[in-house]
Amino acid sequence: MLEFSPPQTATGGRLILQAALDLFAANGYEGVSVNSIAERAGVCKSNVFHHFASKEALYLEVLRTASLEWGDDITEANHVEGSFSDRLRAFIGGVLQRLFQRPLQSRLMLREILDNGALRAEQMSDDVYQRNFEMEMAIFRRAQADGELRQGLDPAVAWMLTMSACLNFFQIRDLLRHIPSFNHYAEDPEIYADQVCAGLLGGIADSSGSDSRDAGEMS
Amino acid sequence: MLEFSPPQTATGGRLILQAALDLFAANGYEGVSVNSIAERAGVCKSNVFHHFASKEALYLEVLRTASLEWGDDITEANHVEGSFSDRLRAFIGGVLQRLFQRPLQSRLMLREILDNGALRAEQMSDDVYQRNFEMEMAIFRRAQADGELRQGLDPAVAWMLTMSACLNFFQIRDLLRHIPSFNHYAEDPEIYADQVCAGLLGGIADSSGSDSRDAGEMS
DNA sequence: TCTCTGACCGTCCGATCGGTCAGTGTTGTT
DNA sequence: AACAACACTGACCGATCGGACGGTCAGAGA
Repeated sequence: MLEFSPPQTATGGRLILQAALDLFAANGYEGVSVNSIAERAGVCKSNVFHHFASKEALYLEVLRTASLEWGDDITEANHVEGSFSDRLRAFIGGVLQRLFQRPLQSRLMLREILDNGALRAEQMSDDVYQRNFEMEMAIFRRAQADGELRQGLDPAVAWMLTMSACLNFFQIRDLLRHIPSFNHYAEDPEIYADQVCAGLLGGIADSSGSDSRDAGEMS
Repeated sequence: MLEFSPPQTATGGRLILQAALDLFAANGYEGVSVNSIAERAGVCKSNVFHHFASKEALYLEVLRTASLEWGDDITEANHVEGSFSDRLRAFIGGVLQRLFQRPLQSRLMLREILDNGALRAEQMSDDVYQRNFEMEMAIFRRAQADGELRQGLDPAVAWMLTMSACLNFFQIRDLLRHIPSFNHYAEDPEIYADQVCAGLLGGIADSSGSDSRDAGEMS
């Protein structure tokens, strides 16, 4: 149930940190009261302020931890060798696996990035975001250097296409269950990863060249 | 500045509805007080409760309106004729244009979909979501029927790839400005649309077949 | 003219918000 | 045993929350 990996002090403020993660991830910053965090952690409300200067400081600490661990996990997902298609498949699988393994951290991070944009990002160290971005870009930069990425295609766009497909899937998974065309993907992310990987690598347009040739005008 | 198109009654509750859209889109449900809505609308707080049963009822009304207008706009973006690549490019451009033309409505809708997932979706009529989904899928279904979609590729995945790229771009646009590789996209969504369309249609893998053939194993 | 309706406002309520503060254990060091 | 350092608590603060309530006022129908 605990989603923070390092034991830190194994007591005290860690319970608060975990409780805060649970609640912030589920309800957002404004939707969570310090009291509810204290209750879930089994401590007094004033104790929360003993360990953290303010509600916002607590939130930022949770966010920082989550972002750092995200970067570590992504780095690990990039340690696979093989062809570009193998590495891309492993990357997509790794990202999805990480998302579903630490849903709370992921939700919190995504909510922050998507909601506040550059607002709170300035308060937190930009370094963390920048570092994570470079981790995620590594696979595409290497593919471009090796000539495995389509010529004329910006690796940043490849990053965007890939990450978007993963993140959005994670975010709307519950909603996809209600849609017949999607519920088998919602049940098994691996199937989704296969399809996305194939679609990304080869494109979505038919390239058999029967009646219309619409895949060759982009160079 | 007004983002609701139909004049409805041209007075009274419409000001409240618009104020609520502004604030809910910017700060989320919990981050907005009824008082702040009333102030922005230039009316008394009790007047808000005169027009709407509760804060949540007001929120749902705003959300419903936004979702319906989204569906209408997407339908319009699908009225373009031409090859699949032309239609896809128009679709992507239309979605992006709609997102940036009505940023508040879009933000509100996305926040709701991505955050609550199936939670509040049950309170609101599922029909609206279902209808919007079908609108967005139309272009891919037709492409598959015409054989313009790559064989073996689920049109639902094509929808996912396309929509994800658009929605995520809209969401993290402010953040992308801070990233050198991205700020020219952030400045001009049309350039981004071009690249995304090309990447989606032809795939991101190099298909010149020089050293490694990794784009052909997906059928 | 009388009445009824609906838009609108000012005031008040109990609950809860984030945060402070004085004080009580508990623990380890000398 | 004395002490300091630290974890932790309960009582409390001013502000604000969503919402209720009684009342004013303009216009429509009789």
